[in-house]
This record gives sequence, structure tokens and C-alpha cells, in this order.
Amino acid sequence: MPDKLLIITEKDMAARKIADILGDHVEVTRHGSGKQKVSSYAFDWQGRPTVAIGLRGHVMRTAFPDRYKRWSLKNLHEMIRDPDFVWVVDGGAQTVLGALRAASKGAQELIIATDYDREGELIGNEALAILGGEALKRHPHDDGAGKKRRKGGAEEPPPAEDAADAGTPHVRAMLPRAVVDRHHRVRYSALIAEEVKAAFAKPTTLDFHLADAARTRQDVDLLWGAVLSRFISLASYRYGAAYLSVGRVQTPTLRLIVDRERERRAFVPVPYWEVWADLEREGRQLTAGHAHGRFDAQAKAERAQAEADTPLATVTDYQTRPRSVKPPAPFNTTALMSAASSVGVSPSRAMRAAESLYLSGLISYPRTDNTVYPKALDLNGVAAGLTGYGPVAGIAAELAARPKLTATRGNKRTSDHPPIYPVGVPSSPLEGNEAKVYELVVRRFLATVMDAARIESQKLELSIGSQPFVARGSRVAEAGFLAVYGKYVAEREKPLPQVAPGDTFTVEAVRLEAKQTQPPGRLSQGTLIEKMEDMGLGTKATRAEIIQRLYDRTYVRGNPIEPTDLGMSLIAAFDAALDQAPVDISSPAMTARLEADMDRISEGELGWQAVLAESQEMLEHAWERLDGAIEDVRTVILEAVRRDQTLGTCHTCGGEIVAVTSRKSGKRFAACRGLPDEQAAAGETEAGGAAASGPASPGGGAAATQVADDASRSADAPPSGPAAASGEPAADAAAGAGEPADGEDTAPRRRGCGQTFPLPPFGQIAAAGKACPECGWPMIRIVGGRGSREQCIDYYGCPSNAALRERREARRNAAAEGRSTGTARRGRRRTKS
DNA sequence: GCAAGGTC
Repeated sequence: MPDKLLIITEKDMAARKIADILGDHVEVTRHGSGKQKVSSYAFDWQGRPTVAIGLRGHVMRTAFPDRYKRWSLKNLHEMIRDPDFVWVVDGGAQTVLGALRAASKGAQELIIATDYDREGELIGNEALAILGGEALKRHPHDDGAGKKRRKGGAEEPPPAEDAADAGTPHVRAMLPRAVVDRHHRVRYSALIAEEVKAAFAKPTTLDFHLADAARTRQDVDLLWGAVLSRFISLASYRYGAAYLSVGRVQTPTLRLIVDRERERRAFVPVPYWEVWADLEREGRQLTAGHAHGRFDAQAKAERAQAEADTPLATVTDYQTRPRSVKPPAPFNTTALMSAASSVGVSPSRAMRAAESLYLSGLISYPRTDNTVYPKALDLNGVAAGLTGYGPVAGIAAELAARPKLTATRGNKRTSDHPPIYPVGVPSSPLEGNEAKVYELVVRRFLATVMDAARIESQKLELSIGSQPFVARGSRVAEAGFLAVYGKYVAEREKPLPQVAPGDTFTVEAVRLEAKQTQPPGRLSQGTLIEKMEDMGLGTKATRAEIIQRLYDRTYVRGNPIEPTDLGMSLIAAFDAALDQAPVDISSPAMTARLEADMDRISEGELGWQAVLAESQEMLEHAWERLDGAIEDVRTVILEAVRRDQTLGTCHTCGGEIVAVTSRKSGKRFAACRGLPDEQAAAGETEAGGAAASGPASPGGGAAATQVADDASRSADAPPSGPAAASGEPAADAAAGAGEPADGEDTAPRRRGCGQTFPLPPFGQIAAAGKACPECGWPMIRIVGGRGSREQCIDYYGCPSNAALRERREARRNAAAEGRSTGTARRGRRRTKS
């Protein structure tokens, strides 16, 4: 019997493809059960029995010991100086490890075939540690299940994978030491036959320096993230789910949004004037602008207007200029997220939809940096496959029949995966975001193999009195790729009338428009994700999640993205405390510096210990400054939270109306919490000023802010209804749950007059900054993904909300009726996805 | 209840 060979990959798809490429007949075995199934692929390769199995990304992680489990300001310094990190098996990987143990049985040779990048090298190293029995199951300084036993009485059952030896600190070895030691490592840059065969023909060994670099990146990120997240949270009384987070990627990303907001606030508008002429010829309207463009003085514009005094405008020149618009480059992850954002699908939702389409076999792997199709990709074949997709069937057939298609190329060429393209056609219609993302991928692919569009730019010059005017237009001469992709690009056809010099238009009016320069716009999610890529913040697989995290923390809201006062204050706190500091985690330079250090570790120039030590030192300095300024940090953040929560003034008692989320039901309402002066009078303490977390993607549910408050204990609690507050005791709403750690400071508690209102269940709630013209109660702004709307806070009482109430009622009745016939369930699903 | 990185 020849030696059995085990091949480990980073994901199932890679194991499956390698088996297909190297083997003739592949036998699939399913391990585990339910949703967590893992497959292994058995085949013969060069006469040897071989099994390929995919992990699911990382299977080990960096862990703190239990003594740092409790959040406390008091042990942060110790955490920095002695993080006591240990590399342990990831508790979530039990199914994968069980499958690995089964698949590796009897193997005498091992090939690591994880992705060809830094994380892939680390994942390969994790596999070696586990197979060889070196991997720790838990931190050696922790006493295992001891704590659980004390608390609950019963010991936690050991993880299924290692039931046989729950007592030992290490995972039981799966392969003999010698097999692990003489492992091979193959590096393929694409999952295509020639690449894979070439890689397996000349294997090397794992690059442990590179794996060390990746592990150090994890350590540094966790250390900075944990210490600063805890510091900021504890300093501002944010306990439990209401914690505030800080990280090497998320905080500089927040800074991008905050910087833009600061520019907007600092912007000084400059007035200017424009002169426009409304013209008519043969029943067609045309608007032409003064050829001078913007006038910086009103008097000059008025003079131009006055001198445009003839009843007819005479055409003096008519020019056309051909222009070519090139089709777009193939989609990589960032470009797809950005395009999806412009059709109303947030990056994180687009990513989820793309993942699901990939798993259904409809699109290629969705996490890629590449914007150049590999040579081996059969473009005509992909087009031919799309003839089964109705909306583009005709064009796809026409393209597939062309001799040999060529595609556009983007400027990011990597070897990880091909750009994202369609690989299948849905058998039944897709819904929601999946439908949108699939259509986008299909149309984008077709666009990349189509011809450029030819646009005719038109310019019409006219004179009115002594004044020159200009009108511009455009006409699509040849649609090219716009035939399939036109709906996603700004290119609009607006042709001018066909005229010649000497022709005339009737002048209906010559208008003066006073305008002023506008501040730079807010960033859209699409623009932000592109900026992150340009700046090296995050990766293709994480950027969408990181943007979502900023919404979840209520640092930002809406799209275009608007920072909340909390988000502004967090950056302000770092600015104040870390001004001139050698390292600031809120700066994008942090990533560049870490990358440079990782390169030096992988080159063998620097040990990981030195990099971690230096990082600890920098963090210690940062923490000292922050800790020295803790009162200021607290004040800045708490004041910002108060501004974010405050919706207006209570009509009954003059106190502040604030947004509250019930901790028990998650429902939101507004409550009076009295005047700030009453803080001292109340004389009680509790954890306060916390914000709820939740899916805050625009368009989806966003969390209002949560406060500690007694207000809704009042009998005046609003009736419950579709949008009503729960009417539950406000004790539920006591922010942040949980006990403050170690008797540390807690925020003062306040009472109000008992007035409450229900709040809408979706969208972030902000003050509109004005009183309702009908009833005088504050107006609120509900910010969602498709913009914001304003309404009176008094949902049940104010006549201005009557129409809204009727619509809700009608919808609710329709839904109730539909439920009995079964039609509403489909409708609900659609709105949810 | 900490991050960011894999992947599902």
C-alpha cells in the first residue's frame, strides 16, 4: 500500500478544485452534521491515495488569560505590559477539527496548500500545530472549566472534538511528529490546472517568518484594540453591549468621515451669480447659461442680464465633438461594493448577497483584489452561459457568437482569484439584494467584453443682445456597453435641437440666480470603501464589515455618511490627548507602520518579539496620555452622547426629551429626563448614557440612543402599537446593563416628568432642531439609507402625523390579512433581505 | 463586551 497523502487548504472550494485537477475520480465524504458540514475529497494522485480537505479560514486565535476577562481601568496598564497572550485553538472550529482528524487518519505525508498570502501562511502554521498536537486548547494560566463549575454547578461539557482527552492542555495529535516536520508547502496563484500542477511539482516548506508576521499583526491589533476599547468605554460609562470600540482600521476610517465633516463645518460659502436664459423654438424648450459662467459680483451679473435684452437669441455656432466612453474594468470586491452602494445596497449587505450567490454557484469567488481576467478564462463561454438569463439573453448570445472576445483590464492585477464574474444562471428568480447584486455582476461582465460607447458632445453658442450664451448637450451615437450597463452610469442622453448658425430661439426669460459655493459633500459608503482601499485600510474581506461596525457603534448614520456627535467626539478625544504623540491609533499611518514591521519580520530582519515589545511601549505612552486626560475624555464623550440623544425640549416641564431603547424588548421610545441641573438633586447613581447597538445599516434598523431613566415608569406610557414604545418600565432601559467594574465611576442618574412618545422602529433618530408648527412638540429626523425624513415626535397626538398613522394602520391590516392567505410571508421576506 | 483577519 503506497503512502497516504493529506492536502490541507484554506477553504472548501480550494480542496475541491485541487482534487478535481489532480485526481481522475474524486470521492466526497461529508463530516459533521447540519449546517456545519465539512467535506473531504479522496482521489488517487500519482498512484497514491490522497485526501484534500479545506479548513474554514483561521482555526487558532490569540487569547488573553481569564484574569483580563473583567473590564477594568485598573488592570489596563498590566494588560499592556504583560498581555500574556497565548495561541489557542478557536472554539468555533470544532467541526472542522473533527473532520480534519478523520481525514488525516493514516496519512504519512502532508501538503499545506493554503492561500498564497500572509494569512494563508499563518493558517498553514495553525494546521501544523494542530496536526502535530502542539496546539493549546486553552490558556495554560486558566483553570479550564473551574469557574463555570463554581457558578453553575455542572461542568461545561468538553468540546466534542476532544472528548477523549478533555483533561490535557493540548489538542491530541492527528499525525506523527515526523510527518508534520517533513511537511510540504505548495504555493499556487490561481486555482487553474496548470498553476496547481506546477505548484505541486515543486513543493517547498512553510515560511515561518511570514506566519510570525501574520500572528504579530493579530497580537498588535488585539492589544491596541482591547486596551483602548476598554479605556474609552470605561471612561465614558459604557458597559455591556453599549461598549465603544477602537481599532487600527475602524478608528482611522471613522477619522476619514469626521475629517470630511470638519471640512464641511469649516467651509465658508462664497456667493456667486449666474445668468440663465429660457429659450423656445418650434415648441421645444432650451435653457442656456451665460458664457461667462459664474459672476463673482452681483452688479456684473445684473449688467449681463440687462444687456441680454433682445426678444430673439441667435445661434452663432453649433459644434459637435465625438467622445468615447470606455467600458469599466472587471469587478474586484471593492468595485462591486462601491457599485452596489450606488444602487442602494450597503457594502456589508452586498457582501452577504455576494457570498450567498457564490455558494449557490451563480458568481465566482467574491473576495478578490484582481481586476484583470486570467488568460485561461473563456470569455465567450461565460457569455454563452448567460444566454439563459432572460434580461440579457439577446446580447449574451450575440457576444458569445463573436470570434474571440477581449475584455477591459483594471489596474489592480493580483494572482489571488479572478475578478468577480457570473458562473451560473439562477433556476428560479432571485429576490432582494441577491437579485440586485447578481444583475450587477452579470451586466458588468458583459460590459467588460463590449465596445466603448460613442457619445457626441454638442455645444450651441448663442447671442442675446450683446451677451454670449452657451447650451451643452450630448447624444449617444453608438451605445456599445451602455446597452447593458447604461443604468449604472451617469451618462445621460440629452440632445440639443438640430440648428445651424443664424437660426433663432424666442427668449422667454433671462434670469439671475444667486447661489453660493457648496461645502464638500459627505462620503457615500461606496466612496468610503474605495478610499479605504486606496489608503490600505482593511482588506477586501473586511472593509464592508468595518464600515458596518461604525454604524453599529452609532459613530455614524445615514448614507451619505454623517458622523454622530459621538463619532466626532471620539476622534476629538484622541486629537486632544494624543496630539503630537509618536503613535496615534486614530491615524491611518498606524497601518503603514505595522505593514513595514510585518515586512521586516517576514524578511527575517526583525523578530516578532521585538515588534510586539515596541508596540507595547508605544501603547503604554498612548495610554498614559489618555489616562492623564481621562476627565476630559469623559466630558467630551458624555456631552456628545447627550447631544445625540436629545431630541428637543419637553412641552410639559421644560426638560430634555431623549431617545431611549428598552433593554428587554429592544423597542425605542422618547422620554423626558428633566433638566441637567437635576443631576445633583437626584443623588442616585447608575450606569448611564449608553447607546444601544444594532444593525444600523442605512435602510435597515438603526438603534436610537439608550439612556438610564425613570421616566417611562409613569402611567403616561404610550399605548403599544406598530411603532409604539413598549410601555415597559423604564428600568429596562437603564443603559448598558451590567455592573460597573470594580466599583469604578458611574454616571449620575436623572429623572424626568414622565412624558413619553413612541419612536419609529427603523432608522436612526436624531433631533430635527425645530418645533412642530402644529403642536409645538419637537420634530425628529429619521435617518435611513435612502435619506431622511422629519416628523413630529408626538406620533399619536399630533394632527400632522394623521396620514402617517393611517398608512401604518392600512399596512398592518394588509399584513394581517395576507398572513392568513400566505402571501404576506413572501412580501416580508423580500423586505428583510 | 475588546481588533482584524480568514471563511460559512
